[in-house]
Amino acid sequence: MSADATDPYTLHEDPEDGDEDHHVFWADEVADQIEARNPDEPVVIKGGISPSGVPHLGNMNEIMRGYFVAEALRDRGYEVRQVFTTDDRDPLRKLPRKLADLDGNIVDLGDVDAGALGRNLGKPYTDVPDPFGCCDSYGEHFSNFVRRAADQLGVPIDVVSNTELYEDGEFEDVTRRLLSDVEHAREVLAPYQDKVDEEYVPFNPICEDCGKITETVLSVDPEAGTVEYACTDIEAGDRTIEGCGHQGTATFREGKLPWRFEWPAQWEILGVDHEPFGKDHAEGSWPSGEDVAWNVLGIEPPVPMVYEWFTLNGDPFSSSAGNVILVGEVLELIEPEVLRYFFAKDPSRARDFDVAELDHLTGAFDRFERAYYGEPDADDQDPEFAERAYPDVIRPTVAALVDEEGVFHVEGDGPWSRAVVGTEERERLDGVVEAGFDRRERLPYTFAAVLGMADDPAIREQVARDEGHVAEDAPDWAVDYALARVGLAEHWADRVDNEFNYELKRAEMPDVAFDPRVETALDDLADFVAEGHDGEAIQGEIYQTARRHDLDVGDFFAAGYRLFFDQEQGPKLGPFLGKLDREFVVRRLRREE
RNA sequence: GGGCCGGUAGCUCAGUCAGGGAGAGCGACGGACUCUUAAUCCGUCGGUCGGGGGUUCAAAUCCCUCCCGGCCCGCCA
Repeated sequence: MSADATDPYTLHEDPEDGDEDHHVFWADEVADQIEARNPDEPVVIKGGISPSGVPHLGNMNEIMRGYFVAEALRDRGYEVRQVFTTDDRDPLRKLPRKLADLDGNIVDLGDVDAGALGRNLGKPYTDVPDPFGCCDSYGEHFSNFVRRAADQLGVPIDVVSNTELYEDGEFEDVTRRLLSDVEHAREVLAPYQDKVDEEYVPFNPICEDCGKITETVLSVDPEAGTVEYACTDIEAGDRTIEGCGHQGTATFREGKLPWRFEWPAQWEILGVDHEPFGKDHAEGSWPSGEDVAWNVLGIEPPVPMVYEWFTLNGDPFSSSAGNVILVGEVLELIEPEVLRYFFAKDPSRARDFDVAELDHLTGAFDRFERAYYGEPDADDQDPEFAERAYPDVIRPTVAALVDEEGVFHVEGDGPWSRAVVGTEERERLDGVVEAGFDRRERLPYTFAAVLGMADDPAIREQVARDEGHVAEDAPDWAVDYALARVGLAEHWADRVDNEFNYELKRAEMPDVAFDPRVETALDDLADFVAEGHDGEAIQGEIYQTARRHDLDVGDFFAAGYRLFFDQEQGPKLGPFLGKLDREFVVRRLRREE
């Protein structure tokens, strides 16, 4: 067994190892290393976070990075189990400023029962009441949230509560070994943590009186599986959580290991073969965890992979600063496959999730998809990468849309994703991806945003067809699925309030003041519209009218946009007015309402 | 101080691991569609590949060095 430190930057090239098998998809590089260990099946891929704050999009790295590695291994015929541990025996150390309800709404601490949280500082998350009252505990609320997010993205994952592992005795054996030779445990960890001294015992009991996690262990009885403790104060950042002073006895099920031991212990208990983690762990917990795994627990640590953190709209994710976005929110803006595509990109590269530029991300996905199908206009997208990664990106979508007979259904509101389990289903769906889903249609995202101003689905479809974005012989499901993007892009335009956020000012006329010549021209145009003409004719007449009155065409259009949208620009005006009810258009052009 | 990521067209980025033609999208600009205003189509402009040095017949790519930006590195997790 080697105790040499492993560079967790797994995706970085090591010129020494002469890596002949360079892959276009990073997940295959990781899979190579897992395969090289001859893992037992199922291969276990883990992720996990502590339930503090809001489980935002950045935290989804813990699930999505593992997903692609899991799929790579399934492609190679391995059975894979992906688990996510909610580290919910951790104590609540401070009050989160923001929380998220199960529907994905972010709320301020003040909007929930903050007092109930405050009274429970120091207790395990699973012993803290759910501030929303919807789940058994704060910890379970969090677990449910993560489970829902994984479902929405179609990732099959076992959400495992750390508390349950303790309560079920899963940690007992490893805890006993640790506490049987406390000195050895101290020796290994000491170089990594200054606080490790002769008093240090790697176990934190839960006080039977006050329910808080304590740090002062007075004695250990490995045979009996108990510790004696005193409930003393614990430091949590810049504040102190007071202990109650109680002295008592706790079993190994009634407490927790400190993180530096708990993480490797999870590897042992769950048989973890691979775990991705953020770079904060790369230089802290990983080196010590690896050392503990080899030299204290005597197990092989998992294949690591550091992922870069990404930013949101240019700034770090921060729930306290309000710079967060949840999976549910994202899926109101883009399809799940587009989000999965985002996570399929190189994890070793820091990138920004820019909501204002989701049209770019979506456009890149569309080209990626076209590259897979060998269609034109794939441009910058690497066909080899698309060939390899697209099935993993799209499979959960196809799973949600197609039934066992291969018939597509687009029903409900989306997002459409379903976790795929089992080799047979995988193969069946890959067949559908190859032949079937290739009939899908995609509206350019900004075009979809423009269509958002027409409420009538029939109009949306007609315009999309007129503009050539939907093939004449497109199957119904493909049309429905393509048009579903309109709702997403509409949300987007509304959320970022950009130039696509057209809103017909129907109820009330915008505050307008026009030059008399413009007013005369508008009256003329109103007369023309009143005669009853189609959109194209109206469009032409706008030009004619402007010229007839010696007006700058651009200014005249601007007047129209001002009148209907209270903006300087908008959709192609003639066809749009042609779709509205004539009486309204005429009255508005005459500035009568 | 140490580590990692990034610095390629106005913007967002691919290309860097296997050195050889500097690319895409968006934007801008021009044109087509009886009609400058979403869309579509055609075209054009646009880059000292952060700076410097080195290796090489050849460097965005390999090596060294420096600069700029971002993040991480007590405890906790």
